[in-house]
Amino acid sequence: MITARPYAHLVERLKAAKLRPTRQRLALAKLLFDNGDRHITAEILHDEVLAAGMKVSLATVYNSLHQFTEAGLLREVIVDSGRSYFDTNTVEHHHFYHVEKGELEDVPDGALTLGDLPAAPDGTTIERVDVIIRVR
Amino acid sequence: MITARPYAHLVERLKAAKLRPTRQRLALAKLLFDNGDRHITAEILHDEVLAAGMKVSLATVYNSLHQFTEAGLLREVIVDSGRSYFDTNTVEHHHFYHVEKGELEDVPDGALTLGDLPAAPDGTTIERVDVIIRVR
DNA sequence: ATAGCTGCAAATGCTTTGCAAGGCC
DNA sequence: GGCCTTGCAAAGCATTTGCAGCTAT
Repeated sequence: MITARPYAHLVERLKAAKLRPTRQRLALAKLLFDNGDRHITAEILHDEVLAAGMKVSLATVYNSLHQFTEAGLLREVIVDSGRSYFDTNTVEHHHFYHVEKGELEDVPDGALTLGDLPAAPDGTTIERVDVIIRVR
Repeated sequence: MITARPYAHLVERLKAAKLRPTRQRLALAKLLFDNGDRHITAEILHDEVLAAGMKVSLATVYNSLHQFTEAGLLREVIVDSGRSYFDTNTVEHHHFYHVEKGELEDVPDGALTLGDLPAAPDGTTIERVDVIIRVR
């Protein structure tokens, strides 16, 4: 059924994340990781996987996106209350968010420098810093 | 019914924003603007207004928050896909987001300096820049 | 064999909307 | 009076969950 391209690296990647390389997860991983850096929503990924002729339910897309995120294979980016974006680039970096198109784009590496961070409020630790540049 | 404190400044503020100073909008404005800088969700504001003994429907809270935001009296801050926060401080500034408590806090003025911003992608203009420091 | 996955459909949580009744100027 | 607002309940969306059946190891 799925044989045109090597899945071996994806199988390895999933195994390394302690996730069984099921047909559905492989199909999603292929779309996510074999196409360069991507910023994608659950719904779009679902459309893509269906368009590719594979049957994966939307619930499984959501489950997989969260499992991949927990495993460190994806990063969730929050720019819109209402839907979640997932970024295949897991290195810390920042984003342009095109408000009208609803599209995310990476800020080129080194194009934005964050000076010293402020001290976190008492009793807290910084977990992550996101810079969102909203453009129109 | 509502007489303990002056509402005159709130009435003026709403009129200046071309919003009729109705009983509901005044009640919400009082909670929002007479208590220093606040970061609040629709649901919490609704609880507060009920606790203050006034009847305002949740739909009206949502409508009012958006009208205030459009009028520039509030700023919407997006840190959580799932709910919206509104900030009574409309000057550009940044936030700590306490992930577990679901609470927003201002980054003290001047504590974070953003260097030069990158150029916006072709054909776009920067509308707003947000820095969210997620803490735990 | 069995622990883990998937898919469906129902449930959830927040937010928006339609529309009749009410209130401000 | 006339137009703007409000409130309710229903609808809307994106997302999550429960659970029976399936599958990778």
